[in-house]
Amino acid sequence: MDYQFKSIEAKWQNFWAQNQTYKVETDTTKPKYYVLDMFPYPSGAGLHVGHPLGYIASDIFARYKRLKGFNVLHPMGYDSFGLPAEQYAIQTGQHPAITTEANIKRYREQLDNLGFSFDWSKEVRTSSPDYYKWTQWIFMQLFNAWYNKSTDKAEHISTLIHHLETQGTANLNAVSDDDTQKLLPTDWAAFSEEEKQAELLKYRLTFLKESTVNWCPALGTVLANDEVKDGFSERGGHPVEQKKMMQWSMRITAYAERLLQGLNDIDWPEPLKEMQRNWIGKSVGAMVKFSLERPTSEVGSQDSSDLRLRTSDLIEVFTTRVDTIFGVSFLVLAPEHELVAQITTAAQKAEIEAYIAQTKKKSELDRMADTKTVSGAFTGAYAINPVDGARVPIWIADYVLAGYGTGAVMAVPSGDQRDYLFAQQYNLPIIQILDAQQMENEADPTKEGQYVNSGFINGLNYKEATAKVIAFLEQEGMGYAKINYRMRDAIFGRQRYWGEPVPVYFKNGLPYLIDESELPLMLPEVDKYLPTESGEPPLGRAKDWKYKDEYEYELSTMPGWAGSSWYWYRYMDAKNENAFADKDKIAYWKDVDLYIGGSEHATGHLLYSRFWNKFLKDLGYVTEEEPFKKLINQGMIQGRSNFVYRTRLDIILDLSNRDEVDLSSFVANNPIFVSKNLINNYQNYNEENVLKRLRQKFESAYPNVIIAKFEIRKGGAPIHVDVNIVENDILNINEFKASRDEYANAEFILESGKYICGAEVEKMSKSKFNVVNPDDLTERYGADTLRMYEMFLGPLEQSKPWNTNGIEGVFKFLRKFWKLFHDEAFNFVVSDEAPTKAELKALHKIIKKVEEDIERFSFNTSVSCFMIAVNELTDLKCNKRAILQDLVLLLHPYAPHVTEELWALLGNAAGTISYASFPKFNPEYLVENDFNYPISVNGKTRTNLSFPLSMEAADIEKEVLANEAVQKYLEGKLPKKVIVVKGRIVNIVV
RNA sequence: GCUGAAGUGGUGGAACUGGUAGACACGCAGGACUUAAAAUCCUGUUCGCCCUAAAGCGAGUGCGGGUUCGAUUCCCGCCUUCAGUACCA
Repeated sequence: MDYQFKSIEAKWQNFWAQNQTYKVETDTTKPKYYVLDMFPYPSGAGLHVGHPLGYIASDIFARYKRLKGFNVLHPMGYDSFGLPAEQYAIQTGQHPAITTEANIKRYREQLDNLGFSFDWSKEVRTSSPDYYKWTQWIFMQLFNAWYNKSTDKAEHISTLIHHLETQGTANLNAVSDDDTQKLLPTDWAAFSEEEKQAELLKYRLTFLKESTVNWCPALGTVLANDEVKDGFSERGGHPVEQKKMMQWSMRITAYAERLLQGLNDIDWPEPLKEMQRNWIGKSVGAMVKFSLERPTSEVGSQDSSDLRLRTSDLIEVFTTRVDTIFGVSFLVLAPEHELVAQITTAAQKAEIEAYIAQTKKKSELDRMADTKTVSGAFTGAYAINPVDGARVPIWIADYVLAGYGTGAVMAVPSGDQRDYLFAQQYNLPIIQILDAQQMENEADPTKEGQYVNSGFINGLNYKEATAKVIAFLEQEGMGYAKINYRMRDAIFGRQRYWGEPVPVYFKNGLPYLIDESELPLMLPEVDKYLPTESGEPPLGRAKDWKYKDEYEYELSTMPGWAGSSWYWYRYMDAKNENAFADKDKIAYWKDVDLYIGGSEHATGHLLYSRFWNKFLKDLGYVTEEEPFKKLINQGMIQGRSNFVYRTRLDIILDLSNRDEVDLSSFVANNPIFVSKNLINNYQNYNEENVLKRLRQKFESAYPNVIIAKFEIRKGGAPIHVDVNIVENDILNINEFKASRDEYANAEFILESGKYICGAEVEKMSKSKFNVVNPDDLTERYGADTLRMYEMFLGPLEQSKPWNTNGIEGVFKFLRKFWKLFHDEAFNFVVSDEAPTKAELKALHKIIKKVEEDIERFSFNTSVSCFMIAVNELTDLKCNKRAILQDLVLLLHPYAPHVTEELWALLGNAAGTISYASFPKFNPEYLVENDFNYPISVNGKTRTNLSFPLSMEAADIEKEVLANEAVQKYLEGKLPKKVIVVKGRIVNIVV
């Protein structure tokens, strides 16, 4: 039989499922290898061809590692909490669990169709209560923990309580909110239980805090920073505004430095690490205090608000260039800064208030779009520069952000471009501070040269000056060296239904954890998936949903990233009811050796996961500091759209009888499409025939009408056409006509008898008719072909447009491969004869190549080499078991079904190929005696000459120069120099 | 603006430490088989020039320079595309 992919694939998919071929257990006799895919959100649309790209690559690698003797954990599951199912629930009233279940079923079918070697016994779903029980449990551990900077790790809250009892806040070095109290042990002891809880909340790693959040009114929920793009929600594109709310947060900032340092030890793509570094945004600098000048002379004449000023009032600024402090010519506060109202003088009050009002009106978008101009207002107040006592005016401006640093900056116009623009605009001094500074047209942030106009650092260089200024500030108590991070604590609440309930209840306004024995806290039933009338989240609708029938539960749910921040541990022990995973299993599987997924998760999932992992390690639950040792981003698969070009008839009728004719509907019902290359000129093709046909049709419909003009308009407007009825850019005209009623009578102006479509690369989406579904392709070519074709398309990490054009080539390859084992009549025939040298060479060439390629994740090149090997063996008419059996093993990771079938036909026990061993490469078979040297003259290859590899360079040179063909290129001249690289090349310089 | 990645035939791409640019496919053209089509097989296919053909000549990896006997690969400057980020003090 010819290659019957359908029956073969169905047979083996069934076999694997029946026999649980890929089920894996801890096995200390074998080295472990953990291959993980980023698990999908099961959306209603199902998989398109872009999704499986990473899964295919990881499956190839997992199968390869099995053949290499590793115990491979290769699981799959679903990130099944999320917005789309909830939106659907709001629209239809259908419970999101039902939608999710149906979508998962569809995903599972599609995944099964591709022949992945997942261990489905370890499937996880973040929305299932026996999973989210442990998400809630981890939340509780975070609530019961604080970050001790002295030990540089998270500790149980009891060690903090002990510290407060014995020492108060003395010697306490903790990550906390800003408003913690300084306490003596006696103060702590005197606290009521509630006061203690309120204070502890400021230290807990998950805590409740009033925060400015990204509120999306259309979605009725809060979004994380990475869920907001340009002021709009990433999902749905609804406007997002800033709003203050009580929110659960995660103190990820405690881990900022470890998250940054950890990047040095993991094998991730550099761009991705760079994104995380930028996101963490470490800046090394100093805090500097500027005291406020007491408004002495003005006091009497001002209103009472000015009297609130105290000399003890300070403005703190953060700077990364403390060395430039002598160049400060003004301070700038964010308009939202709390001191603004206090320090503004009566004379400036109106101007300041007008400016604040104006900034509030500016939307986030406007502020971002306009980075070239600056604006601000003077408060009328002055501060004192701590290094030289200079009087510095205080301004407000919206280029200073309230949320970063202290919300105040010291402006050094000579070194900072925004300060420079601001100084120019408002006529403030621009002071040169380094002799190397070039600042005629713009600020010069150089660190070169020696300081000038800079008091006690004049003449010093950058390094010396920085150290000296910091030392001076510390001595004066006016500043200190400090490291700042851009990253903020992560908001951890969503005003949504379809997520994990937070295991917290409230007593007298304070949050408490529910009892661990009550986990999981089940998601309650609600009548509608919308906020309540009073604006509470959907959980507020749950009837009689109270802790111990008494206390209010937390009504917000966890964000999408909660469940995905630890799921790789659950795969190790998916069914465990007593722990999120058994300790021994965690000790065996440790971490993910290879993680494949998209780079869009750079600052979301991949950062939060590293954070939770570090936390779990601090508390001793897991063993590794970093969860994902090696990570690969598969490139995005873009869509490739096809276009047809529509033109129309121009008909002009004789005036007398135009009323009887419905011209516009005739034109609409007879659309005309022009092949791509004829749009501008379609004469001499079949225009005349088309025209004739249409004219006949028109005349038979309206026999008495006199036509003045009847012609096809030049040009054509592009219209998206479904790529599934286009092959190699040639339109299937019959399918096109059948696709829509209005196209039923379509006419085509063809080139060479074909309709050629235009093409363009765009996002893959339904509206562009360019979605290609893997099911259609497996139906037509089989999963093995699709797997290999997706790899053949190009390097895994590169983004590329999907184009089905080349799939035939891969399909042909598999048929050719199949034929190696069969005679002309498709009888299975292999010979037990000893292989020839040429056959062994072809085999070992591919063994070497495939191994090297897989190890460096270059799957596209190994597909090419399989083709070469099969072409060679076909030419050699090789059907020897000794060669073909190894070839079957080599190909198995790529095309598991056909290789299982052939493995069995070769007489091996069914299903054993997955755990066979990868063929051993023997370099002896590739040893050559001769090498065909390319002979180049002045770097241009002119001819080839074969010499023994053992031949010495000097002898080669002699022979080459004596050669007739070479002599011709020398044109009688003497060679200046002859380069002979043994086994590579000969180059003659004339 | 900043950060990162990438520019190679009609198309996807290959060339791993500087050593025969265009492997392997797709497409296209021609041919064989066939009543015909499909399938399959064979030949050609970077571009330009010359030519009946054989052969030959020249150019060529985004652009302009450089290093080298030799550069798709290394260095300098520029252009374009894609992704991330955005007043971060």
